[in-house]
Amino acid sequence: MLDCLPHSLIPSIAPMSLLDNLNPPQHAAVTIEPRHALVLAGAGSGKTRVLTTRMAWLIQTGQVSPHGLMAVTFTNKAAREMLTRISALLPINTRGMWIGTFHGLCNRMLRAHYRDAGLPQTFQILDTADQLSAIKRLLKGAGVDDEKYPPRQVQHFINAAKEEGLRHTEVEAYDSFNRQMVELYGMYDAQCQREGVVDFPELLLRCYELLTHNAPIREHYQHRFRHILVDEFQDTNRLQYRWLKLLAGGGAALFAVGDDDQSIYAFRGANVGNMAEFEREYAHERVIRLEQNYRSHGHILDAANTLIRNNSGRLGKNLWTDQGHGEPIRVYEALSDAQEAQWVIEEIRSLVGEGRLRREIAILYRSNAQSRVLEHALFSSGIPYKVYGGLRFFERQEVKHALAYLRLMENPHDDTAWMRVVNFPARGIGARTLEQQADIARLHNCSLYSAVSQVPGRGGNNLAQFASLVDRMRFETQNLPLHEIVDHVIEASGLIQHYLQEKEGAERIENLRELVNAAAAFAAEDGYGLADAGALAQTLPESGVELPSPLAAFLSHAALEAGDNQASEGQDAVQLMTVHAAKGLEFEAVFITGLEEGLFPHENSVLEQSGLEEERRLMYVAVTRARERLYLSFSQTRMLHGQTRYNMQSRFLSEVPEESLKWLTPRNGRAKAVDTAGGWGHAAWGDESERGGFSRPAKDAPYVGSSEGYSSRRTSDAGVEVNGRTFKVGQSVAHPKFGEGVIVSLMGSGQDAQVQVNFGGVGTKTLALAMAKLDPV
DNA sequence: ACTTTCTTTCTTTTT
DNA sequence: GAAAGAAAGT
Repeated sequence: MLDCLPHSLIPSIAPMSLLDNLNPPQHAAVTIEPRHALVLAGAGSGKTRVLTTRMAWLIQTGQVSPHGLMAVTFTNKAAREMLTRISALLPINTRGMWIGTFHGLCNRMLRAHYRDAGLPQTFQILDTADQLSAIKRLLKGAGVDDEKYPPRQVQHFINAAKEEGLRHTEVEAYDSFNRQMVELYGMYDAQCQREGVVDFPELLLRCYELLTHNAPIREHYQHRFRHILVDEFQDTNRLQYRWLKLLAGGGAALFAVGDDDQSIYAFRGANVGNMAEFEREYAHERVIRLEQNYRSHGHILDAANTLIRNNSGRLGKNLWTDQGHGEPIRVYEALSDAQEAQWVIEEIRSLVGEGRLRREIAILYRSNAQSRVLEHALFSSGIPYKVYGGLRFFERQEVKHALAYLRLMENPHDDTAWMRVVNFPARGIGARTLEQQADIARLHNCSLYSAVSQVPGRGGNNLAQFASLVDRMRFETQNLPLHEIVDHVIEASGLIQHYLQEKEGAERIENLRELVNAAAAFAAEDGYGLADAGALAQTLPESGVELPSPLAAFLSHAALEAGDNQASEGQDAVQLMTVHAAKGLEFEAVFITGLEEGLFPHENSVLEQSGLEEERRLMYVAVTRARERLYLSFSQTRMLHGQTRYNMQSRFLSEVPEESLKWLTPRNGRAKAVDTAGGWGHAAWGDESERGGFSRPAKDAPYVGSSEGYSSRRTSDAGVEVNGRTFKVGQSVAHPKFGEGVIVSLMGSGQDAQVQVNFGGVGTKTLALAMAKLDPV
C-alpha cells in the first residue's frame, strides 16, 4: 500500500492554516477518521469547502496520495470548481487525479478497458438527443407503432431501467405493453452495440458491469482508491450508489456530502433514499450535520426552515445564523404577469440605485416559459440581463452536424451520425433511398455505411459518394493536428458553403469557426485532456493501455460537456434562471416569481405527495439562494400556452411565517382565508366523489387516462353544457361545501367535463361537472 | 426531392 | 406562442 505513495510525500502535521476558520462541525467533518461518513450539509453551510479541505488535509497529512483519491460530482462545473480550490489549498499537480463527474470517470475507465468492457476502441457517446433519434430509427425499422410507444416514453423506460442497474433480461414485464417495452430495450441495446455507441446511463452501467465481472480490474481500483468523496449525494441514483459501493468495497472510505432537503432531481431518477440507506448501512455513527448558514439573513432562513418542515421523512436539520434577522421578505400580488414583471423592474431599479450590482440580483421562476415576459420588460427598460439555460454550444445544430462528420470519420458505423448528415447539406439523397438503405442494413444486420454498396440506382450512387467523402476526409486529415482536422471538415463537408447561402447563416458559421477554436483550446489544455491521458497511463500499466486519439478524446469531451450556456461572466447583468438552474448559486437579492398554484407547485406534481414535496424542496432551494433580500410575487392572471389562466397564490406562500413577511400589496381576503383554511393536503383537491368521474390516478399504468375522454388543456370559450346547464369561464357558481366561486377554466366535454373553480379562501378546486353539485349563481 | 402549411404539445435537466 | 412533426403542395 505504502509503495503507492510518491517519495516526495512525507507525512506531516497539517499546518493550522488548512483547518483555520472551520467551525466545529466543519472541522470534525474534515478530519473524521478514514471510514465511511455522511455529512448533512445545509444550504450555505460550507459544503464545498469541507469537501475540498478534507481532500487537501488527507493529502497533506500523508494519509493518501493524490493518486489514491477519487472525488465524484454531478456536473463538470462542480468538478472544475473542486480542482481549482484544491490547487489553491495545496501546491500539487491535480492533473491525472480522479476528480470528475460520474459519467466522466466511467468514460475514463471504459476507454482504458474497452476490450474487457466489450466496446470498440472508437466507441462514441450518444447525448440525449442522439439517443432519442436512435430510438426513433429503431421503432421505424421494427415497424412499431410510435403512437402506442412514443419514442420519448421508450427512452425514459430504457434509461430508468439502466439507472436501476437492470438489463432488458432483468426487467419484469407484467403486461403486454411492458413486454414490448422490454423487447424494445433489448433491440435498442443490440443496435447500440452494433453501432459502437453508448448512451449516458450506459456509461455507468457498462462500467459497473466491467467492475463486477472482471475481478482483476475491480481489485485494482478497489485497492487504488483509499478515499472516495461524493458531492451532492442526494442526487445519486441507485446505480451510482451501487457503483460507489463496489469501488469502495476494498476498504476505501466513502465520504458522502449532501442535503436531502435540496433533492430536486427525483424526476430524473435521483434517489434521496440513498442517504438514509447509506446512514443505516455504513455511517450510522459518523453523521455530521452542518447547520450554521453563512449565507442568508434570519428572516430568509426562518422562511426556509418553516417551509421545509412541512415535508415528511426528512433526515432532520435546522439552519441557523448569527447574522440577525435582516430585512423582512417582501411579497407582491400582481394583477397580471406583465404587471408582475413591471414591478420587478421597479424594484431592480431601486436596488441598483442603492448601489447593488446587477449580477447580484437574480430573478427565479419555476419554468422557462415564464422568462419571456420578464425578458421583455427588462429589454424595454434597458436593464442588462442574462438568461441561463437554453441551447448550449455543443447542442447547436450546426455544431452537432460538424461533430457528426467527425464521428463518422472515427467510426463510420455510427448510424445516428450517418443519418444526421447523410443529406445535410442536401446532396440529393431522399427518404426513399434512405429507406432502401435501412432495409438492406437490417437484412444483413450491418451498419448503414456497410450497406451503401448494395443500394441500387442513382440513390445508391449518391450514397457511395457520401461514403467516399467521409473516407476522403479521414484520409486527408490523417496527420493533422486536431483543430486543423475540424477546420478541414467544416469546409470539406460543405457545411460552411451551405450556411453561406442561408440568410441567417452568419452566426452558424461563426459557431463552426468557434468549434475550431474549441478544438485548439482542448488540444492545448494539458495536451488534449491529459487529465484523461495521464490518468489512463497510470492505470494498469501492465495491460498496455492505448490512449484514445485526440479526435476521439475531443468527441467524448463534446458529448460529456455540452459547453456553456451562452451566459458570459464579466458583464454586470441581472441573472434570470429557473430554480433548478439556481441550485448551488447565491445572490444578494432574489426574486421568486410566479408563486401560483399550478405553476409553483407545478400542476403536474401536486397529485402525488412525493411530487408536492419535491416542489417544496425546490421552493426551499429558491428561498435559500438569497443573502439579504428576498422578494416573492404572484399574479392573478397569466398567459400560458397562449391562454389566460387565473391562478391562486401558491400554498408555499402560506407556509412561510407571517412575521417574516412584508406585504407590498394589501393582503386581500383571499390571502387571509388561506391561513385559516389550514391543512392543504387532500382537501385542496376535493373529496373522492367529486373526482370520481375520471379514473383513479393510475400508478402502475400512467398513460391509462390520456386516451381521449377529456383533453385537460383545451379551454372552451363557448362554455360546456352538462345535464342541461351551461357553464362558462368567468361565471359565478355555488357549491354546497365550498361556497361561492368563479369558474376559472373548463376542460373536456360531455360527462367527462371538468371545471376549475376558484373558491377564494378555500382554494381552487377541480371538479367533475357531472358529479359536482354546482349551481349557477 | 424539397417547401410550405397545418397540427400538436407543452415542467424541471446533467451527463 | 413557439417549436417540432406530419401532411400536403410544388
